Amino acid sequence: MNKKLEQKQQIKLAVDCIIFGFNNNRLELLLVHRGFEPEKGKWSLIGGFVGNDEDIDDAANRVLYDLSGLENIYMEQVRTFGKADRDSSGRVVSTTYSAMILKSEYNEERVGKYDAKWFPIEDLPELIFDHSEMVGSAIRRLRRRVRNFPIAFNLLPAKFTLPQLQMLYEGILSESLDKRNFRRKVSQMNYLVRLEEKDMSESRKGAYFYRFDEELYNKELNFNL
Amino acid sequence: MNKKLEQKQQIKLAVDCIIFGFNNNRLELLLVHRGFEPEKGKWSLIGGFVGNDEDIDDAANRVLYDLSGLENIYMEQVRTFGKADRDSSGRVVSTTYSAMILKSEYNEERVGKYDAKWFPIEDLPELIFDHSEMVGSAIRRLRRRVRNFPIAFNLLPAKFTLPQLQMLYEGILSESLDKRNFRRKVSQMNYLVRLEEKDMSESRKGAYFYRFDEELYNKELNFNL
DNA sequence: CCAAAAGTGTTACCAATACACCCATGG
DNA sequence: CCATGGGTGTATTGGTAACACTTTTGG
Repeated sequence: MNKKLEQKQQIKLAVDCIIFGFNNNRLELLLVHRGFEPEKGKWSLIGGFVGNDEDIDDAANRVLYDLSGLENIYMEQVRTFGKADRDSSGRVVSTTYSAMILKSEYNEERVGKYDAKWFPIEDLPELIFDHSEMVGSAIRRLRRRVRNFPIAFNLLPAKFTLPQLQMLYEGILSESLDKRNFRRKVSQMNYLVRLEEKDMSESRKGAYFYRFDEELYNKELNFNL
Repeated sequence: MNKKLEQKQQIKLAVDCIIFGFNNNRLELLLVHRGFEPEKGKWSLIGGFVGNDEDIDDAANRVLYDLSGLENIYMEQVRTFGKADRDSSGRVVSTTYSAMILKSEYNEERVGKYDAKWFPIEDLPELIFDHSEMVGSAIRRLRRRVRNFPIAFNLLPAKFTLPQLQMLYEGILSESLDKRNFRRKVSQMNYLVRLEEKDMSESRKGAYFYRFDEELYNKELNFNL
């Protein structure tokens, strides 16, 4: 690594969060309305600058907490965007994180303050800067990873039904899946535990609730849907 | 994004390059010997700070060029390391890039100036800071991607033989592959074109040279080994 | 003629796909 | 009793993995 900089480096480092939610049986993103120039009036990812003594992962968690009031949310780094002219307000390099939250659990009041709104991923508004590209990377990454890692459960409550889970996967992958094949795979995962209780709210017959057992999963570390 | 910083942000942004090569039938990394404190005497990835008006991708290419004299080298961003205490000399966030180069083509003189040396990935020296973790991510990423994208050809000369290609894959994946299964897959890829010429240097019988035809590949965009 | 590496096909198994009917219940 | 969504099994196909001998030629 070069010891000396020719001139003092003047680059600001930010994080931006791509926040996924599964609402009304659709995969959605939480975006904030930008109330200041440049690009005032457009929508954007929620972001913030990294503190001097703050891990960048912590910065992403803080930004998410400020917006939603939620802590200990599952987040993954996606990638870093660093074109010199990506932000028209100055030189800012931004590392993106994707997060998955439950609409039912966040703090409506905080979200309201930020003028934030959910948008289905199929129907996003115009975003500032390179945020559309960021969203694209995050969605592609999610689609890749969701088949091999049990991360999608972060978008469902602790107890969920198989019809719900299937709709979630269909929403994420944006394709329809065969019910019987889907359920066969699920039934091979011993860490997806069927409860005695049924969800009677969606049908007359009722659908069994399941839960994801992390302990059991950690013994196999093997997931495929 | 927050408009104002509570106090001026004092974070330096760097790039570090994980440079892969395939030498002596082994997958190797090019590392530089650190001649200054802290961590003097250990080995490290080659890195450098990002210029104020420089895309981070360009910074990675510049750093690689400074070391090797090579331009237009295939590079991919891996991920960004941003723990507050990762670099004991101050707050530095580093984005890592992986590159693949041919030992035969680089500029020995430049490399010598940097006190750089190749190490087989199975036998790396102690690295400074979190560079071992960076190397780990880059190798895992390479192993994942090499099966689905034709990127390994960057580690071979334009003309290569199938025994060479197979040894490369075995070196990258660190497992041995079945020759006939490997060759069946290769023969399904029409963009791997067999030349008339044979390489007589490795055997009496001689092995046909092949080349990777990028144009043809771009029509299929489908790769699997 | 032999050592050393290059080249070649078939079978067995597992995973993914396609597909249609019965079940339970509230109204 | 019927409309609605929940739940179940089988046959086919395609891809992956395992496996051993023949070919070429310089020395």
